[in-house]
Amino acid sequence: MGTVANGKQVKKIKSLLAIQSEVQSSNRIALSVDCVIFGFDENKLKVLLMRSDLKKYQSKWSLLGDLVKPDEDLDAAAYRILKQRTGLDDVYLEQVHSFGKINRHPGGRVVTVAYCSLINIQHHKLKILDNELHWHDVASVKDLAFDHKTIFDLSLQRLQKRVQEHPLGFSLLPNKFSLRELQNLYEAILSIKLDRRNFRKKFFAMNFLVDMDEIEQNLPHRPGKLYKFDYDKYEKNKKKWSGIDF
Amino acid sequence: MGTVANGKQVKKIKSLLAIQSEVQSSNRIALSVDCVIFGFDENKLKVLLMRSDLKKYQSKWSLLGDLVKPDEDLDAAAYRILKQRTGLDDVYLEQVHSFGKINRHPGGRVVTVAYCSLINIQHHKLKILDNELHWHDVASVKDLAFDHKTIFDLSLQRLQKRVQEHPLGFSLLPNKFSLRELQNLYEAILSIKLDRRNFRKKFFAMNFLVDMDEIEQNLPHRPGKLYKFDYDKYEKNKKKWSGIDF
DNA sequence: TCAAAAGTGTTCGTACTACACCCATGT
DNA sequence: ACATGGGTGTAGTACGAACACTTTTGA
Repeated sequence: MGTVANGKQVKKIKSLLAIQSEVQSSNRIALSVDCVIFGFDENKLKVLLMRSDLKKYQSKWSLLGDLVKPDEDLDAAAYRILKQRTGLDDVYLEQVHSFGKINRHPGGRVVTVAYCSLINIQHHKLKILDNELHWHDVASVKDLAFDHKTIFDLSLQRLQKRVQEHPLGFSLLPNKFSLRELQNLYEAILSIKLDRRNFRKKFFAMNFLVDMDEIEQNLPHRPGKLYKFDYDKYEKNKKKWSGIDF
Repeated sequence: MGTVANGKQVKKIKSLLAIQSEVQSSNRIALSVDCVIFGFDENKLKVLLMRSDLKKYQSKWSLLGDLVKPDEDLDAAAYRILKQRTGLDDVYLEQVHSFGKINRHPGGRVVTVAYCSLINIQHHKLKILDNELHWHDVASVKDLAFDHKTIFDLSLQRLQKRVQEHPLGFSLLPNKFSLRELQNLYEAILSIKLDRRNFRKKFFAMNFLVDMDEIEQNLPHRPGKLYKFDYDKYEKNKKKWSGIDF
């Protein structure tokens, strides 16, 4: 095999070039990431919103988003946005869905990938407060910019489902938490009331809570015991088969 | 308000122009859709694959995909690809996940949105057979082109989960099916064995199966009764709250 | 001693599991 | 008659739902 390309190589190269030209053609689209960032405070589920970048164009609240750079991984873009906008790092982050309606963005065609993030508001105080960035009650969210309400609704719905099947919720709590806090969290996320005794039984039966031998402080009533979630134990023992049920 | 823009309007326009120029800048990325198309035949779960468009470049099997056009809805692109490649229409289609690793495509940066489709192989005979398009046993799928194996694995995993919680599976069966066929389907998708009696009890208890008063034909043994799934009834009666369990 | 929330058990009904026999059909 | 898979019932168990009283703490 010398320096002169043989027939097969030429075909390979031609094929590759064809693909490259197709990819590099005008067939390209602006791609963004939008983060739905949930927090939990005052026994309410919160979401982090800012004023739209198009503030003067439509002065509505919007999710935290930005365009994905051509040399940037999708997940990396989500992390970057979170970091840039909030100063936060090392948080739960998960892709939810991509939204690609043609006219969803007034600036032109932009397809966006939605990510859902869960943050412990106590531990992660916001470090950047541009664009009136702050926490909103989930219940009071109406009418966001662009199609962000749709994105938010789907993300919340997804969270409600996921939190029942996976131990995500703990990302929203301090490392050590009381069972009451845990129950308040579930009640806030799911918008339901749960029986306290059955809730406790449920979680103790799972056997993934570790008693920290500490109790709550500075309460005007009997303090509860504090627990942490044992992720290692969960990973080893989690259910594989849940059963057909719809 | 006359024809001369006032200060606010000028700001609005400037802001909009800034956004548009950002969107139209070099910050754009090729976007594709890849379809993982499942079928069910000979009591095996199948997936529809073709030879990679980069056949000469890497002669591997690949999912059915194409670039999304700048003026095309994401979902519409998925439908188009399905229709173009197979001639099929009117099938179950659902977005699964987006994949955005920088080097996932040899032709340059391409972010892809994966869709999962379920097809009744009997009713929908393939009309187009370019690129060696045909059905492969899911169990025998190895080593696809690009990152298609990753996409396929996630899609299968998602299908396994979804089929336990939602009545998707029926899209893979004829309109009228026997309980044996239904059980075979679940066993194939989930790669497990199920108890026949408990399986029947389960589905009858749901009360979403309608007895068609017909039986299977041309069998060398006692034929089973045929049923169809009552989607309307399901929509009215489906479970809302499944419970915390992980 | 009072207020407020923590902590704890039992009963009941439902739903899943495991398991074995008779029945209808075609050969 | 026989081979093949269709169709059914029961007993045991586990889990979730409903429900009320005693205990601890700080004020």
